[in-house]
Amino acid sequence: MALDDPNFLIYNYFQDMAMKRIKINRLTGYDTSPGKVLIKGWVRTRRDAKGFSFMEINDGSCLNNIQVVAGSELANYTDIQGITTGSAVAVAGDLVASPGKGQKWEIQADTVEIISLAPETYPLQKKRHSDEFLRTIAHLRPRTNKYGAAFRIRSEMVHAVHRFYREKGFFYLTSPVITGSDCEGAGEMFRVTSLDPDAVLKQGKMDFSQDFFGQESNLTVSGQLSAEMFALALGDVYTFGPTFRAENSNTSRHVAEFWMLEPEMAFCDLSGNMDHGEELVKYLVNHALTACTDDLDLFTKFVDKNLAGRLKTLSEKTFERMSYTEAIGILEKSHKKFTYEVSYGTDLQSEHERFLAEEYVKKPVFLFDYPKEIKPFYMRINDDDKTVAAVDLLVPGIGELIGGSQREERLDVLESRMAQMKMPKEPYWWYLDSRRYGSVPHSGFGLGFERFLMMVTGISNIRDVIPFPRTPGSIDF
RNA sequence: UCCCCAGUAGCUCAGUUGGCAGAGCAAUUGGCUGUUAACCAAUGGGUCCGCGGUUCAAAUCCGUGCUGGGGAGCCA
Repeated sequence: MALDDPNFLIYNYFQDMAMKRIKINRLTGYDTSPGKVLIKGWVRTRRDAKGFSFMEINDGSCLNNIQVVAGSELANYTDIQGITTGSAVAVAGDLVASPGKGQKWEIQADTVEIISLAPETYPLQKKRHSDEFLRTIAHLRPRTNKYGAAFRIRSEMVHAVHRFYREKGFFYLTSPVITGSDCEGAGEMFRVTSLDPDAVLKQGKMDFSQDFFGQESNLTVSGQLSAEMFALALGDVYTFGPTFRAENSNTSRHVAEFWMLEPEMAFCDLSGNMDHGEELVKYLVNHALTACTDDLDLFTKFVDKNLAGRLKTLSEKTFERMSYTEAIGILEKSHKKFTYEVSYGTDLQSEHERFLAEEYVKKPVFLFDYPKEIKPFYMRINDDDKTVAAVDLLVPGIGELIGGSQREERLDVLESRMAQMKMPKEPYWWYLDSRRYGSVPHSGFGLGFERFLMMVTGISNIRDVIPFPRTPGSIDF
C-alpha cells in the first residue's frame, strides 16, 4: 500500500482510533449518540447530492439499513462516488441524528473504506424481485430484506426450540442420520453406499455385504425409533435435525431434505402429547412475536396481510381437538361438494383437512384416533380395537404441521400387529427389546420445521424458508 | 407421477388476424439535487427456452423435450 493511497490513510485512521466494529442492530437502540462508530456491511443503494453522497448500508444484523453521509472532503471521494450496489464497505464516523425522514440516526463519515467493489453485473437490484428469480440466485437472496428476515427468524426459532426443551427438562438427542433399517416409515429413502456404480453395473447386482456397513443403509426419514429408546432411558427427549425423503413430490410444501423436530415422552399418553404440541407451538409463536417484531412486520406488510391475525389466533386461542370419527361426521353433515367423497376408513384428503381447519373450526385442530388400517405399526391400538392413538395437527393455510401418536407399549400387541402387517421381526429386535424390559406408555410426534416457519412468516413456498432447497431434479448450491 | 398455466433484454412484462423485436425498471454516460424504490436526458443491450414440422413468411400455429409456477397424490 503506497503512502499516498487513500486506503493507507484509512488504515491508519482505524489503527489510531482502535475502534471496534458495531452491528447496525445496536445503533437504533441508542437514545443519545455514542459519538464515533465503526460499521461494516454491504451497500444497498447510493445516491449523490451536491457535495456529498448518501449510502445505505446493511450488515445483516437486522432489517434496517444505516444511512451514511460521505462528504466531498474525504480523501477518496471520487472512489466513493463509484461505489455500487452490493459493494462491501467499512465506515467510521459520528452517529448523528438524521435531519432526513425515514431514519433516526445516520453516520457522518470520517472515512469510507471500500473493502470490495461489486461490478455492475450484481444481480440484485433496488426494486422487488420475484421469489422464482431469487431461487435461481439462492446464494445471494439472503442479502434481500425478505430473505434476510426469513433466515434471521429461522435462526431465532431454532434457538427457541432448544430453549423451550431445556426449560422443560428434556434432553437433546442427536439421532443418527444414516440408518440400517429400510422400513422405518412409508416414505421412499435415499440409499447410502460407498460402492462404485460402475463396478456394481459390471457385476449386474448390488452386493450389500460388500458395502460399507455390510448391509443396506439409507438416510434417515425419522429419528423416532431412536428417540423412543432414549425416552425410555432419559425420560423426555427430543431430536432436531435433517430428515430425508426421496419422494417425487412437487409441491410448495415438500422438499427432499428438511428439518424435523421430534419430541418423545415417557409416561405420556395421547392427550399429554396434544397438550405438549399445543404448548410448543404457542411458545415458539410467542417467542417470534416478541423477539422478531421488525422482521415479522415486513411479512405482515408485504407477504401475508393476515399474518398478524393468524399469529394472534395461534398464540391466544385454545386448539380444537376432535376424533377422526367426529371429523367424518362433520364432513358428511357439511353437504359441501368435495372432489373426493368422504368415507370412514380412508385418509382425509387435503380439501377435507382444509375445510375442517379453515372453515369449520377456523383455528388449529388436533385430529386423533384414526382407523388402524391407515396408520403404521408402532401406534397404540385403542380399546375399540378399530382405531389407533394417532394425532395430526391441522393448521389453517398450512395443513398438517404435526403428526404423532401414543406408541404401542404392549409387546404381544405390537408383535401381532407387525405379523398382521407382514413385517419381519428380526431387524426390530432392539425395538421390541424396549417393550420387553420396563416398557411404559409413551408418546411423541414430528413437527416439520420448515412448515412451522411458513406458518410464522406467511411465506407460501417451502423452498423459501430453507437456505438451499433440495427438490426433485434440483440440487444447485 | 398426474392435471392446468407459463417461458420474449439483467429484472418485471406487453406483443393485435402469422407480416420490420417493444415498454418500465436496472446498467453505462452526462445533468440536477439533504437524498431515501431520488429526479431529468442520452446511450448500449435479444439463441423470442431447445429440437422438429406447417407456411412465401413463425415470438405467434402444430408436435416433442427441458425449465419454472399453481393444484393433486405421498407426507412433515
